[in-house]
Amino acid sequence: MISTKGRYGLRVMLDLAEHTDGSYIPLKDIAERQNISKKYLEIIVKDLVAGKLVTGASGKGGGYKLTRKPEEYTVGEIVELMEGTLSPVVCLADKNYDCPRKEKCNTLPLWEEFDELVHNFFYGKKLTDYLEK
Amino acid sequence: MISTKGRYGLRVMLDLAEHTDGSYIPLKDIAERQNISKKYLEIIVKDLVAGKLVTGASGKGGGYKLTRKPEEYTVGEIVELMEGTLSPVVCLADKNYDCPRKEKCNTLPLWEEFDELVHNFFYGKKLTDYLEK
DNA sequence: CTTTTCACCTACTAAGTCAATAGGTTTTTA
DNA sequence: TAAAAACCTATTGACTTAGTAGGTGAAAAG
Repeated sequence: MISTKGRYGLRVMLDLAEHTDGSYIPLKDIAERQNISKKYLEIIVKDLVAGKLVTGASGKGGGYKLTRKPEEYTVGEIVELMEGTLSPVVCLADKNYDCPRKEKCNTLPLWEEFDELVHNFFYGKKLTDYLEK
Repeated sequence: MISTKGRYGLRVMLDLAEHTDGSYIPLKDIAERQNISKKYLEIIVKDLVAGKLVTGASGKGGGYKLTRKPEEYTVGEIVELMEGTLSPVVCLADKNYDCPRKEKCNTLPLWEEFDELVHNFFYGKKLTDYLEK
């Protein structure tokens, strides 16, 4: 289940993409347009900055802007960053987890196939596919 | 993320399918074979009974058995029953939830398409596709 | 008719996650 | 030097997850 972080993160990116004019967009504006508390968005945007999807600028005239052109983002990288993983099960999400059943687990192929499906779906979608018409 | 309930539920169904000979299979046997606590499996199996995927019989010689032939189950119905829903977001999972953004939400089509993809994937898989070779 | 074997039932819990809120400090520009 | 913004740390209440504990009731075998 995609959490609010993933959904809000995507909406923030879309908002930035729709209002991209070279300048920095204050979080206050995004919060008002999207009807999400500015305080909560701070957490979201912090992750987006950490993942280098956006850059922030402090001080008057500051705010956030995309680090790349809008059409160069996939939905997958945004959602994966916000959710931590796109994997459906722990054994695939955590690279360090060494499942004792992995050799004889007959459901593993199911989760692997699903994992790939999900990954391909989201990485196949561009951010700009969901801009306001 | 698929929880242990979904994953264990599927393993229980597979175990029952592999040991189907008309008789009832005691939970103790399944718990030992699958290396899952019998106590926890009771919760899982309770849901499977409620969903009429298996039937239980008390007393000596009792246990659980599939209500249909193994090849008549899809992975989708099992996982959906155990997880409560297969939907990726609240606005699609809860039929009663009337999202105020639904008319103008530009990410809704994304979640709808993903929802359908997930549903079709799991309902397209038969339980018998994952039996022990 | 009593013992054994099993399902079935209610309750509890410790740890973790989710969705925020609160209250600051620092940075930058006008 | 004032305003506007990001940036930072901490806290919280509700909920979910992944179980455990301890019992009652049903059915069959001896």
